[in-house]
Amino acid sequence: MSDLLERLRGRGWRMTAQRRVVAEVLDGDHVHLTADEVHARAADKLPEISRATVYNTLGELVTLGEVLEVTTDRRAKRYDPNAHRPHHHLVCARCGAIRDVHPTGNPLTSLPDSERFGFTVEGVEVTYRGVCPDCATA
Amino acid sequence: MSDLLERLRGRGWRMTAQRRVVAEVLDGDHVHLTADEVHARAADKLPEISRATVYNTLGELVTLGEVLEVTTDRRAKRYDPNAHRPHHHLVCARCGAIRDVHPTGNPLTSLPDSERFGFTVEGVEVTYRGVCPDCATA
DNA sequence: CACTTGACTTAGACAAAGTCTATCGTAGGA
DNA sequence: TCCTACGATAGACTTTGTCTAAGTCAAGTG
Repeated sequence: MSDLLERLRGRGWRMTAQRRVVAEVLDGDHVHLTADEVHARAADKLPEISRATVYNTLGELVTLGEVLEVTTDRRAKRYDPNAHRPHHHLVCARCGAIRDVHPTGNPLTSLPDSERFGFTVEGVEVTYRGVCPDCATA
Repeated sequence: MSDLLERLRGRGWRMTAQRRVVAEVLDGDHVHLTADEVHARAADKLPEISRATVYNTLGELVTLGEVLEVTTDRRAKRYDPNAHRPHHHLVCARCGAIRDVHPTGNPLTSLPDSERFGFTVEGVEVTYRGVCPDCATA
């Protein structure tokens, strides 16, 4: 993750304790935290950090393409640091757990021109829904 | 849409003016209204209708499988009456316009067992993102 | 057709998630 | 070391949706 901090510095980011902490929280695979969860974890390390700063920093990371926003329901958006490896999501309908998955094929090619209605199609999100093993046995 | 009203009556729905109006508003292809838009249009025909009733009725229609919820961002959920014809969505990143689309192939079969992590996969949503013709020229 | 009853509706309070604003603080260059 | 513009802060505000208590009415019953 320190390479993330390096990249950000290279892009002219002013490095602050708050931004460093937010970036550290968003480290690892299969991380899909809400803004509030990011705030809570960041506050463990830096108690004075404000919600607005967390929202601002997450927004900047998304704009820079370092983090993806994931919206699986009308609850809070989640933030996925795994932005440089294309992937989709598998969501548990009961507990909301999220896994990164890598389907075969490219869904972009399965949308024929006749179904594009003149849109310039730039991306695609695929969300598989199901029940996770924990919820299935419970 | 009157067949929808018939189906609902057949399922034991008590028929009220409010429910009829909500069902009428959700008629047609490429209809993707937010709850507030449904409420506004319903209120044109029935001014006293309350927001809670619109939310309740939409929730019931979703539970009955007559209408789909579509979540494309952290803004309001949208309601899609085209529930009986499987389809996916093409969303304009600028203005938020939504079109129903029908890609080729079945994305469910492109998720190998090794990528299912023990989940029972029940469904899949595909959201294509791009820029619509109107926004491209503007 | 009038009565009854529980399902339905209502207004408005409440809650969750996110945005905005005015002010204060500080990273990093001179 | 000092300055200053960029960043952080608290908290008010907005949007979207849920809940509750009380009133209303659709439709079955006699």
